[in-house]
Amino acid sequence: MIRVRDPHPWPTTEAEAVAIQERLRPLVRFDGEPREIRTAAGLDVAYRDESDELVAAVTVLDVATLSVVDSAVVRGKAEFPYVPGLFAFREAPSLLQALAELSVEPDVLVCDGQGLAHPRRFGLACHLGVLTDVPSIGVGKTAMGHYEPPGEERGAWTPLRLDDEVVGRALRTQRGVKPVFVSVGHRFTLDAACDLVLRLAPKYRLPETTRTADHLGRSALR
DNA sequence: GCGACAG
DNA sequence: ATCTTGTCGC
Repeated sequence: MIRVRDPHPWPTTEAEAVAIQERLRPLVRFDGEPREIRTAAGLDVAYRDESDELVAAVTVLDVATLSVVDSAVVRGKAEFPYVPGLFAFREAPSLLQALAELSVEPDVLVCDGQGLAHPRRFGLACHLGVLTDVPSIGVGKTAMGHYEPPGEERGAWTPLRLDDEVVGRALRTQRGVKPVFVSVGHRFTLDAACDLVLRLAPKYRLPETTRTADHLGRSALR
């Protein structure tokens, strides 16, 4: 099962949160996962009203069949206000609880947000990856950085740049739809991350991992 | 000073 | 994130 390796005290101020990110950032590992990726977890959080009550949902999919083999739902509250760049401090506590409830340990965490494509190179995917030591990637719906539009065909991509540095890719998962923004979280390569996202998104813009987690969270909110 | 800013 | 009708496409 998944264990949280380095439970740090949760910050109260933005300055504390930034300090935690800078302390944990060196722990990110960039080597790829040598094992075959058979299962992938989707993580998502649904909110009631503008914020406050939330539901963290995790689904584990068999990558070959895209069927859900495990899931967990945790009701909680936002532990931090929404601040771009400090997103993990809002959602990570409930997501970590949900991950701890899984009976199947996934081979990778597919996070709804960024990994290295982050002002301090430590987005939600990096944070969850380092805390659990489970390989992770970030798949965002909005870019943090600049990119040229990739070709229209499925699988086309362009580099995503932030501060004159390549931090991820804009990846077209379906023709005629806006690309998704893929970045590495922990113990995963960018090439493998994009391959995985394309396998997880055969029909829709977003990977099935995030879609199933999103559906699960929304239904639990009612 | 003004705009931008993961979910 | 969430509030929301109709509409286009498979």
